[in-house]
Amino acid sequence: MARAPGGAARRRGGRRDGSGEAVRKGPWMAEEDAVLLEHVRTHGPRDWSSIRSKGALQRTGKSCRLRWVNKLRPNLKTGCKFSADEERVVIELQAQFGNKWARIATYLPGRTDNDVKNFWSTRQKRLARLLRAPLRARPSKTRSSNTKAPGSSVESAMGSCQDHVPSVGNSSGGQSFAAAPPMEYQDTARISHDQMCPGFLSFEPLPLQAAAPATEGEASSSNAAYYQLAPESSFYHHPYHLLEFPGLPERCSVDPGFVGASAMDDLAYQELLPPPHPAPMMMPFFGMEYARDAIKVETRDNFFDDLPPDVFDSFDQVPPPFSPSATNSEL
DNA sequence: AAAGTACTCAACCGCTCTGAA
DNA sequence: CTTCAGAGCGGTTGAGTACTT
Repeated sequence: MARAPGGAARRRGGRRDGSGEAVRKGPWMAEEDAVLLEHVRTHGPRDWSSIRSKGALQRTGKSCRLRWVNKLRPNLKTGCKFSADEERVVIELQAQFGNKWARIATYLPGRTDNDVKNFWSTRQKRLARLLRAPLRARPSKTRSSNTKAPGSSVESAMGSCQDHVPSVGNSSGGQSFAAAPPMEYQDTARISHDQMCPGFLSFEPLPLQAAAPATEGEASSSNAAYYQLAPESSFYHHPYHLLEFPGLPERCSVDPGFVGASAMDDLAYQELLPPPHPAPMMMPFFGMEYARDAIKVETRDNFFDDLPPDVFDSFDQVPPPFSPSATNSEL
């Protein structure tokens, strides 16, 4: 989005560091981007601090790196909303890794940690608001269309949720899924409302072991938190369908200025590009078929498709403070 | 059409990590 | 082993835009 140049700079003001040199802040100008790109072209995506020390830019190394990573790097899906697939990947990986946005981003070609972070933040805000919003009416569980009925976003969200999300089943007796699951969701189904509902806002990681590192770099790094399948892991026991990443969502386009450009031949660029074959994504909640069906409708209204419908059921069940009268009939 | 609200995204800050000296 | 600078990461902020009422 276009922002007034210098807006943030005015907002926060420039700063002088110990050297007395003024440090420019705020939105980047095209000329600055050009300088930064030139630096990367000649030096690679490193030595960020030298950019300023050489007087090329009055930006901190951190700022330069951030600009490169978030905006100038090739193959970024700038201005492209998260696809249904991407949303699910984020949700699942966040459950596994926590707020390790950089790590999660490695599974999403073209996405930066900032993208993922912003996406998640927006999602959390929306969910938080949903929890505060009173629910007056509930859509029929047999709702057959995804038509957005005029009404609260809550209702529409619930409706779409009912449409696509395999029911996790209630805790009273292991449940089948509304949509035929590609596997047995035993572990997932064991999650009670008590576990699921309070946690769905924060998405506390489930006790699952992640599958594999996203990149060779991670696997080979010294601290290599190489996630291995624990024998007790549900992943280990169940043949989860693997969601193959589409290269790029159809509606996304890669900046033509970068694709095929000589810059792509630069090892310095390649170094930062996502792995050519991202690790297959485990989708505990969503099987392949479900995920693909969901792709057909890539609206933000389907945002809540990711949540088990019982989560929304519980909204109705949340008793008012000090009121023991709430029914547990569905529990 | 105006006002209010929600959403998106760029960019900053502070902290931690890492590797070199 | 310690120190230090650079790099990287996660949290947060706030402006601009889109949407709703």
